[in-house]
Amino acid sequence: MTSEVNQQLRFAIQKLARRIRASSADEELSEAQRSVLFTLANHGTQSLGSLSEHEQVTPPTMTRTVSALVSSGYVSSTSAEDDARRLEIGLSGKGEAFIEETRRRRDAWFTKQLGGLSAEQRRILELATPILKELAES
Amino acid sequence: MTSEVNQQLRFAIQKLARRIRASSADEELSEAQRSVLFTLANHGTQSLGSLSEHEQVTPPTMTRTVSALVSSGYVSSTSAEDDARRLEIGLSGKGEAFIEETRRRRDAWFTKQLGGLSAEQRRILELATPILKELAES
DNA sequence: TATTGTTATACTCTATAACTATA
DNA sequence: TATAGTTATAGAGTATAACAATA
Repeated sequence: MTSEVNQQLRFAIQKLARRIRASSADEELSEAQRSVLFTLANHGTQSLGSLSEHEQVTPPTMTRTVSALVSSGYVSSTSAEDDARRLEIGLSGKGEAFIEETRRRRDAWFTKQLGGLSAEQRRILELATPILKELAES
Repeated sequence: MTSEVNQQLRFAIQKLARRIRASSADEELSEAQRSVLFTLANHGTQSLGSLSEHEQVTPPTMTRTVSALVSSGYVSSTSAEDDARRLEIGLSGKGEAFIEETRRRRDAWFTKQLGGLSAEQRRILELATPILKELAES
């Protein structure tokens, strides 16, 4: 693969990712708050320390982010039964609804974009999908 | 294209974009500062107002971001000859070197990732590249 | 008067240090 | 003593309002 294609592929991926993100823009939650909701959706209920590691922020920062999400009703936070120091933080029904709505919007935007392609172009993207997945995960 | 492929392609693109970004991580400049440097590299010397529109921040914010970049030597800022109100903000040699270095790092990371693929997989990505570009720009 | 950019001020997000509660 | 999380405090980045300089 030529260096030219390498660059164009990179640029296209970066720009596309920005546009996907923008397609579900939302004034209600901060980026950090949204990110926590996605982490809870993808990795399940967990402690504050675990969340702060995953999000690569310090525990005090995660305390604030989670407090805001509890106040606005997107997550629940309860002490663990076996260890009163530990919090168990999970999505509430409102949090789950938010995740679904965000995914729905991104899906809708992306589907619309794909609709502008030919059948042949879509076929190539289907072939490329597992390869891009491999690149992203290796 | 099935909804399943749509989602997988979206996820792969978002994750890959995050990894490309992380591959050129840098402690020296803030995200806002880096973004301004890329805008100047891609769209050339321009006024502060033009920059603030492009970056979608307010002029006072851009004043601060640009001041920091001038202090650290990444950009130059001079009054326009035909209108003393307007600033002409452009990359300095150091700014250009930063852009080149960042691109080089991302390129190197991406090339390494591509190296793990088969010739057939790379061929498919070559075919997919202009299609992804079209998706990103339509 | 209108436009371009800056200064004053306040709010949000983040971190480090010191603390409380529990194990 | 060690661990999980919080509170106190400070620094960075951002916005709105008011301002200065130029057109």
